[in-house]
Amino acid sequence: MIEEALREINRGCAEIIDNERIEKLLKAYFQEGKTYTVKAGFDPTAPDLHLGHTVLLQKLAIFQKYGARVQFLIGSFTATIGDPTGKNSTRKVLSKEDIVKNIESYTTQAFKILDESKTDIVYNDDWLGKMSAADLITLASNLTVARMLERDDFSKRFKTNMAIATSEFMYPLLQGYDSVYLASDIEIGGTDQKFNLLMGRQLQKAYDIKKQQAILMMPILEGLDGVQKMSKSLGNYIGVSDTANDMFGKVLSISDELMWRYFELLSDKSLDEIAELESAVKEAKVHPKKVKEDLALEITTRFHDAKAAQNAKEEFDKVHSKSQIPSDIAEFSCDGPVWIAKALLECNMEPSTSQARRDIKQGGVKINQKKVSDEKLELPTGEYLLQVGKRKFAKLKVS
RNA sequence: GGUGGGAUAGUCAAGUGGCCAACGACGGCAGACUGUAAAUCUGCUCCCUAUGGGUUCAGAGGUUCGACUCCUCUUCCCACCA
Repeated sequence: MIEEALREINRGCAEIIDNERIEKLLKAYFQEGKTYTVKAGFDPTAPDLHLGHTVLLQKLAIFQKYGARVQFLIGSFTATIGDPTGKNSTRKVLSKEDIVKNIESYTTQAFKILDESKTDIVYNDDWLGKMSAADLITLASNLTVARMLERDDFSKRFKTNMAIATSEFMYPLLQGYDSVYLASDIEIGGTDQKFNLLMGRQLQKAYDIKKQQAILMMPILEGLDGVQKMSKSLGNYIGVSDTANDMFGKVLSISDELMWRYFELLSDKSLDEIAELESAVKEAKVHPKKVKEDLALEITTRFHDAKAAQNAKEEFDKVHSKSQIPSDIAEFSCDGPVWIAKALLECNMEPSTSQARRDIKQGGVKINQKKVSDEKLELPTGEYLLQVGKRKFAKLKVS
């Protein structure tokens, strides 16, 4: 029983610090029914969660299955500083109103995966906001500048002469202090969080709260490009609130190689099953597209439902395999006659008439399935099906 | 506080008086190809009913027939010294 739990918990992890402690906590749960706490911090800097976040959430859900109470920590205070992690520049500071708005959509999305009854949502504003200057200095005395500069992204920025705000140094300390205040048993985060996570451990010791959190780090999920980490600002993400069609299409667009990574980090399939699939594909017994479709169906079903996922698949086949027209097309109307380039701009299909002309010149624009070659074309009254490239469609009614 | 260096398109980065709407790379878009929105190859990539016109190189002035390029001030960044 414990072994099975441990196996599930270990799955896909990049690194675990103090695995023995996790084992002890599990033993206490199975034998005495004692619960324990698992902390994970989220920055409400954007309103939407993407699949990169759900890697953590799914891991939290597994912990919940095995007796954990999740401390879903909203970095309402730390968001106002801006965590330097990952980005090599100082992050924008958010207003309180933005943060509140983001938190709301954040938690509803999170509970698609987490068990609400086993989750405590906590805001670090509650305790960090009340710290005095003296408290802060006591906290800061736990860390030397040299040690702080060990942190990968700080040292990189320091070496390449990029700005580091002093406030950014406070971020790991404050995150670590969260673990002291919450007396967390385990904290999980991405590998990029290692320094901050370890800080929690160190501070728990310094503040003498009689425990040190175990740390579990998940790999960072690569975005659709397969190179950079999934992030909203890079535009290579699959959002939790994406439509079923988008979600399905985006999963199918990843490379065959990246697909296995997504399987490991996102699928509910067992590792053995995945390994089997992988060898079947290698031996050309199964078509990689089929496998990828199954993954896309699984993920789409998780955030929508089986029916929506199936529809998305059919829609995808229709548009891409058979290059037919999608069934759901945005409709626009305008007064005619209208110049084709202007019309494309009107329908949000092109950013400028210049771009529209270029695309027409290259044969990328179709009206009612026919290529347009005249960039000066005027559309008289009537209804048209406009298409730019392979995937941008719109219906336009000219009156 | 002092001294010196820097700011160029979505990003990185060339350009040191006219040949500059500005090399190149990445990204993005389109075309071909494909099981795919992957890979590869090709073209495009400031705006404008356009063989032409307009607005750009941190900001404001100035010199000049002409400025991304020279001068002055301002803002921000970096280094060294204190």
